[in-house]
Amino acid sequence: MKKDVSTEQKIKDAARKVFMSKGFSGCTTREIAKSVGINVALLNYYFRSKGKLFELILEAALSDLIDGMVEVFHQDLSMEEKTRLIIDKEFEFLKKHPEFPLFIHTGLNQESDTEMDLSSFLGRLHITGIFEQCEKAQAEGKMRKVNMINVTMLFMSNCHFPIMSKKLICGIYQIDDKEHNARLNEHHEIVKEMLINYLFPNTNTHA
Amino acid sequence: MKKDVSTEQKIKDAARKVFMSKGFSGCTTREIAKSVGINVALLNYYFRSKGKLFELILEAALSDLIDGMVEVFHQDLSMEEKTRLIIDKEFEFLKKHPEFPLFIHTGLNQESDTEMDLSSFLGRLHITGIFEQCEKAQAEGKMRKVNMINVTMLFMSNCHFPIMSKKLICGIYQIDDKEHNARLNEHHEIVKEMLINYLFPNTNTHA
DNA sequence: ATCGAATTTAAACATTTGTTTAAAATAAGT
DNA sequence: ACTTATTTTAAACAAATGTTTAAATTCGAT
Repeated sequence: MKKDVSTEQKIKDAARKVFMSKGFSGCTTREIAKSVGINVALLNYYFRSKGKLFELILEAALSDLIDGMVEVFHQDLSMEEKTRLIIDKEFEFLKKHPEFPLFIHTGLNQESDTEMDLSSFLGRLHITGIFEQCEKAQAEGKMRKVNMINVTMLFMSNCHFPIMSKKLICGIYQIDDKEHNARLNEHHEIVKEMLINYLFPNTNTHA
Repeated sequence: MKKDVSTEQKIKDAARKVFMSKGFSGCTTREIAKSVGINVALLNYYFRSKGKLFELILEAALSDLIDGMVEVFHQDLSMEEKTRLIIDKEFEFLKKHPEFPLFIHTGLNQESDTEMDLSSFLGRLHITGIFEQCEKAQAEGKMRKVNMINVTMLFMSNCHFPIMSKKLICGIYQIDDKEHNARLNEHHEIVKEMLINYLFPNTNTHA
């Protein structure tokens, strides 16, 4: 009944790769099937349709995103330490998966019929206790009083955007991959210092 | 020879709207044609193909992006004042055109055959003298010594990303448009203060 | 070995899609 | 008015696309 790597999983892997690089409407079911080495009909045998398969991949990607944050939030660290760690982890992950951010946002915007339900993710964040920890740090004056949503915006903007804007930046400034990577590494350090200094203005014992 | 509003322009306007909301491969030529109220063949009569039309729209959008920056850079203001102004202008523009950032980045990534040439934009930035002004301010110790590309990353990340991540943020935190708008307005102020404090650490006479 | 269910394939289906062709309608120049 | 070029349309084309059907193959259980 089970192969060493199930066909179902092989399809998911291939679909993830293709969807990530070309988007939902930018690729065909045959393209995915060919990259697995199987027939098109098998896609619809395991998953019901292209759209259903896409939804699955997108949900998994979003889940990975939340997992990354939850993993850090669960640890026994201060807010400042968690902030540092999450920035580092995110840059490390995104350098390996640069198509990730753009895929998520275009994916969420192309959900034609049924809006995807993301409500389950909030619960997973809540049980880490990060919201209480944040409020506590703010009440104690250790952290600037900024809404958690705004903290998320700050952190995501500065981690995700530089990755997804590679073509734009390289195009405008006429730089190659190597130079862009150097700028990215510098951005990593800049963002860490800037965000820490902004969110934790008292304890800024810089690096 | 000329109508009150030329058909060519009407097609461009419609194409811009459709491409922006659905992306290149997410829409059809017939959809664009119908939204103008004309025949499909007329699209290829004025523009040679769907791809050529898309390239035109994308280039125009990029041009608008650069124009916005150039307009500020040309003014007789200090680096700090220009930074403030550019952040304000960008937020104002993006609130009116929220699909803009995502369109540009997905657009640049779907350029299948010929990579789009963006080299002309660099010249338009150079002639404003912004690079020299930046170097001067940095040499005088008025501005933190950060590469201009990194400055661009900082500014763009914090202006563009919050707009394009609306669905993700609203989905995860289960908030509606109104609350998201409130968070966006707060982000606007946060970013201005944070970036100014970081880039101009001495003169931070906060607002 | 045989039966039956699960897996995989080849082929076909009905639409859709980008593009082209050839003719019709409109406008301009003389 | 007549001729010519420009603009617009209806129709057609060939290729692509998501999905389905029915048959073939594989595989475990009896």
